[in-house]
Amino acid sequence: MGIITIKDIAKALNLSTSTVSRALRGSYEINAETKRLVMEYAERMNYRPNPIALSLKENRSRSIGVIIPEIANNFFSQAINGIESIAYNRGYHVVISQNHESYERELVSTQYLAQRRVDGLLVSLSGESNDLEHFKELQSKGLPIVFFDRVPQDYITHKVTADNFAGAYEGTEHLIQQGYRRIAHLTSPSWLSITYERLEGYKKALQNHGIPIDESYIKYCSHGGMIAEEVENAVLELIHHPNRPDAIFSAGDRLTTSCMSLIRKEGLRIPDDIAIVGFTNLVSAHLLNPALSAVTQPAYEMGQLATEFLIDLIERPKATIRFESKRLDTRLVIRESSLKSS
Amino acid sequence: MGIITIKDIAKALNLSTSTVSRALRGSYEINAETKRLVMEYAERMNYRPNPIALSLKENRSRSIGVIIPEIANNFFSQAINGIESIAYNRGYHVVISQNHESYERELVSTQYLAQRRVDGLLVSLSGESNDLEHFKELQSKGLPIVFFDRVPQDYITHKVTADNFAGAYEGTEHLIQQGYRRIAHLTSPSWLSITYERLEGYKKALQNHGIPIDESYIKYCSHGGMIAEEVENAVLELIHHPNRPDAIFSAGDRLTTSCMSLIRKEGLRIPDDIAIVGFTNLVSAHLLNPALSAVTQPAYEMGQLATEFLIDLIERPKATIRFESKRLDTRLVIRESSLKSS
DNA sequence: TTTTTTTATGCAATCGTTGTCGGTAACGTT
DNA sequence: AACGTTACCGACAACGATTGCATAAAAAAA
Repeated sequence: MGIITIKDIAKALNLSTSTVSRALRGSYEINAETKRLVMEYAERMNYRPNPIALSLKENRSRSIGVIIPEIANNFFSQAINGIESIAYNRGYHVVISQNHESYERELVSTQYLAQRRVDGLLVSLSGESNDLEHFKELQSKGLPIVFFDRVPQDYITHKVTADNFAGAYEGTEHLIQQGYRRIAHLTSPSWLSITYERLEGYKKALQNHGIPIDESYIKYCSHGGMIAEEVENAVLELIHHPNRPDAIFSAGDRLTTSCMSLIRKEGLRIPDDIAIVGFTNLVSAHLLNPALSAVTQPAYEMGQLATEFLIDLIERPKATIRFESKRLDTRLVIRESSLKSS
Repeated sequence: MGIITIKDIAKALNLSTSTVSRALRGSYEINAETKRLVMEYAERMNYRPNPIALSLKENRSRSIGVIIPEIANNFFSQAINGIESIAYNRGYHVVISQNHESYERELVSTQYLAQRRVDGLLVSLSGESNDLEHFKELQSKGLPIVFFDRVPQDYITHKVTADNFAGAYEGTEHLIQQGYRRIAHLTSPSWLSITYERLEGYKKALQNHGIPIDESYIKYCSHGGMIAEEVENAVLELIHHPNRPDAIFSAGDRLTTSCMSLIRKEGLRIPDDIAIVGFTNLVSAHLLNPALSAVTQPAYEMGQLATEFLIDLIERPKATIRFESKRLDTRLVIRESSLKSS
């Protein structure tokens, strides 16, 4: 006997579907005995309400969509765990959709999730997104959206980020304090919030220590390291720079690992020839050769917080809300890759 | 001006919904002029059929569910990319669900995906699953299931795995050839197929080289490394073994990285005190300290193949099928962690 | 002109569930 | 005896889309 519906129960018990429906949700206007009968039968037949029918009827799905650039990235996979931890507790399912830093795929995923009537969206922008119309339109139609990590500037909603400025400042200052002076910055596409904020932190640290900013030390990788060639070119340009940097402050898992690979491939030593601090959540940072100094984000907590924001938005749509932009502290873990060999 | 339905189009154009529906799918019995009108209007209003209504009507969703233990694992995230590459090309969406090695969560995810009418399931078993009734029942109701990586033995369907036996044999033999004799094996829960097959490969290699098998060298971690304590205990037992192993052949990303951490934390050197070969797809294996020798699986291809099997099953349900068990070759990459310092 | 055929369209049922409305029976109240 | 309450339950429509069947109008054949 395949999947059982409310209709089957009604037929079997000689009741109407409405009665069965009400009995199942314990409505007060159903006789206790009838309720018992229905409940028992439903239990016995392992009845489960059809979520698709409910979605159609109620125009919602009790699930939230997550739109991120890449699953295979420690920051995002940790964030997903945070998201799920809250979502499941509050009765929501989580649908994950990665776009590999492609605007086109971000667009398609967004449409798809909206069509499947997710009740809300958690978004970290792709490396190619500067147009946000697709989000704006959905939001204006009443779909709650919360951004995290890579957030748009001119967009009114809840946002959850790490304190990228402070994190970058701290990472850069650490390099300066170690005695490095020619510090390069390898980073994500220039139009992303994380890029800008980290860049500002980096610059401010240099400034405050009287080190001039050399624009040729700043390299953007417009696909966040997804395109190997791009990172390779950027790193090689730094390595073969007429005034080779003695340290690199790099952003992102992929960027940082690629950068390390290339430096080693070119026969240079870390940190002796070039030191590295990564803005990354790599779990194996301490196992790398050399152990990687890293500014890490509280990814799990960011996911949790963003999800709480989102679910509040979903469940109290009328509440007059002051949208918040939460900024969580990063943490600098110093390891070998940034130590001055004296 | 929210989301537009077929009804809105019908009303606007003074037609019936049936006509609109047929016009949109280009039915031959609709007047060319009417068709044009409908198409144009739909285009202009950016009409998209409601997938939920379709799912309800057709009892399918044009999506496939993926049930895996952990997203934050290089093997699985690579496999997901392979899965998506095929699925999207063939018009299916992919819904990912991780269970963190918990049987309970695997069960819930499975039920959820089935209720949401995924057209098929791609499964890699959780570390806790030995009961497979939930899969069997769904399959008997006509839901196609294809297993990959961690496959059940007594289950008739397509299966896609790496050649775990050969991979483990090769990895172990490599250690032997390097001169290691006291080779331990740190592995996943004993009842998983991958565990058994790799264990057999490991044993066979030892046997063929006349090395006795010491059961106390074989450590199972029943949660695949997800519970730190468990791995810690296992590795410590090996390290403090009266006859300490001089090499460890370890399975899985988490297991391998934890193992390396612990060895180092205990003040031992790799490979001088203990050599390591990991059965893992860690992308940063070459960056570790020391660079990790690894048996890697063709994760992307495994995902692709499994998906092709599944979609064939979905789209040709009646075809008398001989279920296949495909076994793909692994690849041993030798790096520093397993080299004998002579 | 009448009959048949073709063409183009609408009606109604269906998927599973719930909300609205309405109905019946039993009982209490005057 | 007449009416109002209350408790319980069912019919129907709706959500959005598809589809078998019916049918009107137009075209073709008689």
